[in-house]
Amino acid sequence: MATVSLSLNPVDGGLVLKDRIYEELKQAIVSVDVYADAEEYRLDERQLSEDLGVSRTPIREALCRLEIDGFVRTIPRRGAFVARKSKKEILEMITVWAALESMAARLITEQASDEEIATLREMFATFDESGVQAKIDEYSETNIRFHQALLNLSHCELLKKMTDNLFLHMRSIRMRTISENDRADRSIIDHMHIIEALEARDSELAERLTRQHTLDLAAHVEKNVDWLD
Amino acid sequence: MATVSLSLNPVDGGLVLKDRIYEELKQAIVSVDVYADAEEYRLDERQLSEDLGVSRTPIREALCRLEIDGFVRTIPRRGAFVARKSKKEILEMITVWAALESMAARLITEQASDEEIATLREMFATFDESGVQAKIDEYSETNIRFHQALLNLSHCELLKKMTDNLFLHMRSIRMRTISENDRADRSIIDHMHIIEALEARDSELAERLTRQHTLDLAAHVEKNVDWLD
DNA sequence: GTTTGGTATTCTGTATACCAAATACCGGCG
DNA sequence: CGCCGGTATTTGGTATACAGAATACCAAAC
Repeated sequence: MATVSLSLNPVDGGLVLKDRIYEELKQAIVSVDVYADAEEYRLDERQLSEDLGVSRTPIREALCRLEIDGFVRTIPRRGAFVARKSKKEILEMITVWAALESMAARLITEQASDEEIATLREMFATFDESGVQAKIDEYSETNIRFHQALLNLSHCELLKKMTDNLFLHMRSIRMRTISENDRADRSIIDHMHIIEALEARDSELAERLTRQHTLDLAAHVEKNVDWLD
Repeated sequence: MATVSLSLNPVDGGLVLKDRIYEELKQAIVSVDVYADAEEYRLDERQLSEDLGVSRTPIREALCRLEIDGFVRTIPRRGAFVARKSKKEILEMITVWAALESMAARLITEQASDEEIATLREMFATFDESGVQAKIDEYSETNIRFHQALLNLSHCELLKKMTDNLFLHMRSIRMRTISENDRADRSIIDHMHIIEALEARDSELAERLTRQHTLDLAAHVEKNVDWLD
């Protein structure tokens, strides 16, 4: 009898307790608007272990990882707190993001297929006709997905991994910036130009446009965001 | 009596056990040439805790961090091993490095002082006259320091932090690539052109040269390195 | 009333104990 | 002689216990 391969996926899922806790905590952290009120969000190990029904050890390992990712800040002998980014740190994150995403754009012009690039254009199909302001919420999501799609199409796992965290950090910022003024209109125009450069396989142009688009956001934050610190 | 301010700095130092173990292990890991022999370097928690004279808990936290940084790979229920990078992963690291360093070059043209840029030129003073091949070992160190100096002068903490780990990962690779052929000569010429672009405050050029210089390394690795996998 | 010193409590950091899973070894059976 | 199954040992994952440090609170003295 031939051995049937049932293509079973491991029941484990590769996700051990600490990883699940990490995801859970990360989700919880990005959900709170740390900039809303001045109070510090403290993460009590005992409290967390009680709430999640596990011991402190996996909590500590998850917190350790969250600290490296920049979501929490731990002070020795004091505890862990939800990290509150300074304006400078935010600007640096956007700068790094610009660097990584512009490289992604370059890689796309060199490696991605025409079909893959075409999917980018489809994302904005619903916004082509009508104005963007009408469905600003919907656009905000599409906007984020567009940038993530760029990283995905780069076929570079490391680029994707390094930007994933940056995106999470930026979510709370984007929520407050995109819908401010006419930035959405500008944004969609920029995106279209980027897509055109990608389709034309113009590495230099795609890279420059992508970088500039994100650096524009940095400049906007630099000038207009004052609800930090 | 007026209270005298003695301007004391905190005694803590911030380094707790897990951090020291992390540094210790990282140092040990980058010191071994994982690509030399085929055997897997296993990191036994109990062994380490015994050797270092501490319990398993801080060991685990250090290993957790090392895994995130990519120096260690842990397989659930199997153990922790020194990570052996695939060729693809190395190429991705170089790509990301190129993205980050080219952004650093851009930032330098915009923000660094003339004095700071001048320090870059001084680094290569000893190599100007004589050929580079003669002191290839010395140059290899200078080469690394040059790239680190670029990141430092960018005045962007995040860029610096993200490249620090990449540099460590690349050390073993560079050891085997720089001294191969006439790459050192090419390298120093590239560096000089980069410095000239920085001095001229030519953002686009400095960025492009820096990116290309590192992408050239990627191409070289792609073509010539076969001692991986 | 304010400040200072001491004590108590709380919580992190570290160590240890326990459990479950995976591998290795060994013996029996085909 | 080889394969299969079971048991034992190893080892990582998890939980708990203990100690030291930091803060908070209270009391006493100025």
